[in-house]
Amino acid sequence: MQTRMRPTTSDIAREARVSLATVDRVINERPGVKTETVNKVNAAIKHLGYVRDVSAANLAKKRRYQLVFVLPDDSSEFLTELIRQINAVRLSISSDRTEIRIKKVAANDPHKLVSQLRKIKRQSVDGVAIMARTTPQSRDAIAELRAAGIAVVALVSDQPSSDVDHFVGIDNVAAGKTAGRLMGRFVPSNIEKGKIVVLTNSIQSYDSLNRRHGFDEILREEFPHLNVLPTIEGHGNTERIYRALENTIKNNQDIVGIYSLSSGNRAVTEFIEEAAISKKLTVIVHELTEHSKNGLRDSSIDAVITQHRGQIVRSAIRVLKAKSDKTNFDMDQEQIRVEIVLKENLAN
Amino acid sequence: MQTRMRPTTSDIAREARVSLATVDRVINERPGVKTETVNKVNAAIKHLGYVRDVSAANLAKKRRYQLVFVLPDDSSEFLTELIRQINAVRLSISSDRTEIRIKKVAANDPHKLVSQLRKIKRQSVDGVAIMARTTPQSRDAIAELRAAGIAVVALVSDQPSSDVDHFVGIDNVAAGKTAGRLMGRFVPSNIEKGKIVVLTNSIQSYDSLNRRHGFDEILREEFPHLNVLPTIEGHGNTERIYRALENTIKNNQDIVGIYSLSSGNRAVTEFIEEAAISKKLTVIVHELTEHSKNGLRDSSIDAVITQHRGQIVRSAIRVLKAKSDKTNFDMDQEQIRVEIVLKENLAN
DNA sequence: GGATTCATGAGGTACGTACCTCATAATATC
DNA sequence: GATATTATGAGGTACGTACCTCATGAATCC
Repeated sequence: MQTRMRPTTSDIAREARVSLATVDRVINERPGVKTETVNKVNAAIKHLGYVRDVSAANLAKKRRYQLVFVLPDDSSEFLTELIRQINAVRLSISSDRTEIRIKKVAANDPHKLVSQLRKIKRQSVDGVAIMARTTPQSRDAIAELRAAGIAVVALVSDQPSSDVDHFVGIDNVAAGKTAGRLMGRFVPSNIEKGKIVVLTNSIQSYDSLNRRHGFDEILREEFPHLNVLPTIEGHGNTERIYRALENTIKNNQDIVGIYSLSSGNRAVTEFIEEAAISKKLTVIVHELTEHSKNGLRDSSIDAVITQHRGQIVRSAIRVLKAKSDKTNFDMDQEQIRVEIVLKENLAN
Repeated sequence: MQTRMRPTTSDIAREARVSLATVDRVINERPGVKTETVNKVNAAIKHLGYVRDVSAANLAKKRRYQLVFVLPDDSSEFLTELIRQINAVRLSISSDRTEIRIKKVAANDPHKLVSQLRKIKRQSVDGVAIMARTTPQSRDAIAELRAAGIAVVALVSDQPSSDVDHFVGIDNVAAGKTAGRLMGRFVPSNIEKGKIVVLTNSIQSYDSLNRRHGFDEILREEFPHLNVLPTIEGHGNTERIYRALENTIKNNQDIVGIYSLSSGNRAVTEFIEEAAISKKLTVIVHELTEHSKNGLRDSSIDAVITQHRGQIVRSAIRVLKAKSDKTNFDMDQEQIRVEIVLKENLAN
């Protein structure tokens, strides 16, 4: 029961009674082959179950995948971790004919983004993963990239899906709904009426909006006794959020929960630990970071909704490669899951 | 800014002022090279950041990874899905010099397992992923495989970790704790005392035991008002479980939750839908299957604790390849997560 | 029916690595 | 100092595929 070798192009040539050159022409869709002959070859390919040896092909082609991650230049915990993951992958697949570069672009300057993307377009890049806010400028620049034959995926932050080849990240409405369900069920059921504080870095972000929509929908439909307050915008300013929280709690007697839509939850955990020890609030935040992990561990946070950064990075790479090769990929595998993390399933 | 090519063995030869043959001898640890020269070459490798092109090397070596999945021959939903995933991967990496076979072995016959493993040992197999109950016989057979230089990982079901190269699956104690936390918080907080029914296919399975331990620990420590009843054993018999549930509910007034430790939850969902509509129970089960998905959708199940089968299969393959090549793998990436699925984050 | 276009074959080189043989230089042995 | 031993170099072939050139036979055109 010797392992049957995989058929090679020579086997096909023999089977189809043509020369290697013709097989090559057919496989690589080069012109100058009669339809009849093409069919003969394809039949042989099918019959023998031939699958092109991609690594040999890439070797022959000197194929190297040039991928670029375009990221905002802030230094949030989320981003730091994302970059850590990119670098981890970079090392582990350096032997995989894949080169990954990271370009940081000023987060709130659409023009910088555009010029960076233009620059990328002029280089021999195969794929770009972009994490950036959607602006008219970014949409145009992305369209240019794609027109130049460069694969583009949106990372985490949702560009309109029609603009990119693929979106790598979670369904934020579903994430919000998940948070809503947890909030509704975690808040003690003996209370008759309660208010939920919602925080975010930027109200403008689509991600935050979608999460909020999902959250509101579930609470409205299934937990109508809980009243969701207007979103407080923090702009990444810890102290500001802290004071806003303080104010809100002071002005509202019946706050029972806090929902933080974006990462950067330092203010929340600090507040919980210092100010609100008297009343037990249910706290749900987004994105697993060192801070939110600690929050889970010391029970100041009840649940974290997150997306696995390693999975995101690897998925983006797989998709970019596939798009660049014009091969299919397994949608199922590339589905980024909305993950729920409690103290108990916090790995490590 | 032309992309710098990756250095090849020739570059190293030049850098180290030795011949290609010597570089080759050093890289492949062939004898007949002075220590001094070895050091020179290694210095050059380090200096140029050379990484062996694995695909070219595999091509030259005609390397093919022969992997075997040894699975129980029952036809549970869990197993069906696992096999589906294996086949999916098999297709997608058929071009990846990797061949995967599946061997089904009678679930409760250690001798059949042993003879199957012995058979595998005699073939040119590089790695084996085993999902089977631990028995003295299986431990010996696994040891034989490993002694023969074959990599072995345990799949889902935990062989003693010292016996295998790696365990691919979730931490079942953590999974049980997670279920416990959810149960504790999902059960309405206005009840003063309640009982939890626990079900499993087989009490003997380590997985079930560990989950139960984790579950009990959390409930004891954090939700002492909830009383966990002795585990009911179903042996995969739907009707039996159904009747056991019926009986238990009849004999206990204050049942507030059901926790099912193993997959195969048909009886549970049927029971919930038919019999227990009057009282609202909190239901938490393991393993995402078509049944449990439907349970989530129609709210007969509140939460599913699961491990992603696709992730498990792919992780097992990566680890087996790495072990077989004696290269390292990223533990972080191979960590299988305890996932919580609610209606809202149920993808699709 | 000679010129032109098209279809195919034959054969080569290259990619980066593995592995082989044979020659020769450097060193150790007695 | 001749001989045995060890270390290294030079050069080749192979893996499966891509891509190139040139030759030649077949079909088409006017």
